[in-house]
Amino acid sequence: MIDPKYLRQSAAEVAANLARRGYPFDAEAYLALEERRKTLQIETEDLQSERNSSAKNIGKAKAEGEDIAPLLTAVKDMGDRLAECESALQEVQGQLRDIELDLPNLLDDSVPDGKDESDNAEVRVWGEPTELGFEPRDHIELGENLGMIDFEAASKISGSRFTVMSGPLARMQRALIQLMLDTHTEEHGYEEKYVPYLVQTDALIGTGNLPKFEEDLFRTATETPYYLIPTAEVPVTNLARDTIFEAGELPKHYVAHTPCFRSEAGSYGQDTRGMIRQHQFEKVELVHFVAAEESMAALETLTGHAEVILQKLELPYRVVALCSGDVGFGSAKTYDIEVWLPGQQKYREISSCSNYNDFQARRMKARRRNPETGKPELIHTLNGSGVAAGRALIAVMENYQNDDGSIRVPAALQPYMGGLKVIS
RNA sequence: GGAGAGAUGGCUGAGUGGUCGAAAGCGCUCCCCUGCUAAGGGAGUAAGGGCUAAUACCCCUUCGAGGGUUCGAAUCCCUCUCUCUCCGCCA
Repeated sequence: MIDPKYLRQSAAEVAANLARRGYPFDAEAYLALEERRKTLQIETEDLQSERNSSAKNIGKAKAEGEDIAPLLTAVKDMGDRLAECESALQEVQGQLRDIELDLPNLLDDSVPDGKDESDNAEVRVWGEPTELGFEPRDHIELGENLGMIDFEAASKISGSRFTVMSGPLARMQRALIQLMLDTHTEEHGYEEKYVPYLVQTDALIGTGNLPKFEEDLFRTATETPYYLIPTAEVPVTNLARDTIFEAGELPKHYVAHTPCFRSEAGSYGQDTRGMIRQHQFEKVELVHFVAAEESMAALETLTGHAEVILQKLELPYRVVALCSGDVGFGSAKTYDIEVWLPGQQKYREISSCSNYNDFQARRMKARRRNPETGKPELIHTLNGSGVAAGRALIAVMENYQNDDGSIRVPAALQPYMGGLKVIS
């Protein structure tokens, strides 16, 4: 959520910023509604104040044994007027809130302009696209030939966009997760979290997934709905909800491994083959809670932590800064890490690292006490995949494949696989 | 699933219709006192919102959540949620 105060004071600037995303913000309509809110709120609070003082007077008169009947008739119709004002105010505030919850975050100035993915700016490249010396197979062919990926079995059980993996390949995904968790906790100082995979509405409003993106989520049919998490970001970031961190408690660095569930509505026809885009996938997620002035530096740090995983796996990748048209709803700035996939001869997203600044914090009421002023202020939240395990598995398979269809186990993973060197 | 108890400020805990945003204690901050320490004395110490140039006044809201009764609700009524204890069940 954008600061409503800033919104009403600088609606034109907000509109200009959001226009970079291609988001049309009707500043005039908003300001008109805001003007109405102001009038109603002042009127309502005046009436409340009046009610409070007359109630107090009645109490006082009664205590002194005076006749309170005339006082009661004087305030008789006030209740109705107040109720009217209150409900009108509530209505307008609800409308404003609906608009505010729908607005994406303001973009950081450093975000490059652009329309879509093709305008993203390459920031750095690590390694070189793998030269195999033979015609590369993609992970589907590799997995099926090894008999360790079974899309048919998955579809029999659950339909499309699911995978069944077997034996050493299943183990390799687990090994990747272990490597990531161990690296982030032992080398990067993160605290590991185990969190719920089902969350309620408020948590998703806090991170910005609701109310706008309900169709992306799986929801249970229970009386109070639960949602399957689309990313660990949702439960982990919500750890900060309704809290005030004391001086010295920040920054917080959390890492969590969870499965992620996405309906992939609207992505029909994209990556339909293989396990690039699944309804269910495994991911290790990094989350930072920091003071406002530290978040831009934290974004660099967090991205670097994710990169270390690919470096350990010796997988070629590049980092791109998402352009204004491609940055996600709640993010002020995002780096994507893209890993080289020989099967596609392309870099593909394997991690997305974002600075949400105070966007989620405002929705969640996540604050810190500023040691200088003693006052609570909103923290900044960041998150990034460190990294997506399913896609990391694909990357290992395709980059470490041999001509005979076997797959070498990266050195960094061998300790997690009982010393296994080749999957065949 | 059954039975019972409870939810108040950073914490403990009082408060059953009126000057209660809330006693008291603890904690914390500042000041005084003491050669230092300990002890002691004094003052302060919730969050959100509105108005505003203002983090100054002033005003509003909030005692688990949502409704209701009332001129007035932490206090009375209804619904819900959560926590704890005991029993049952269970990985």
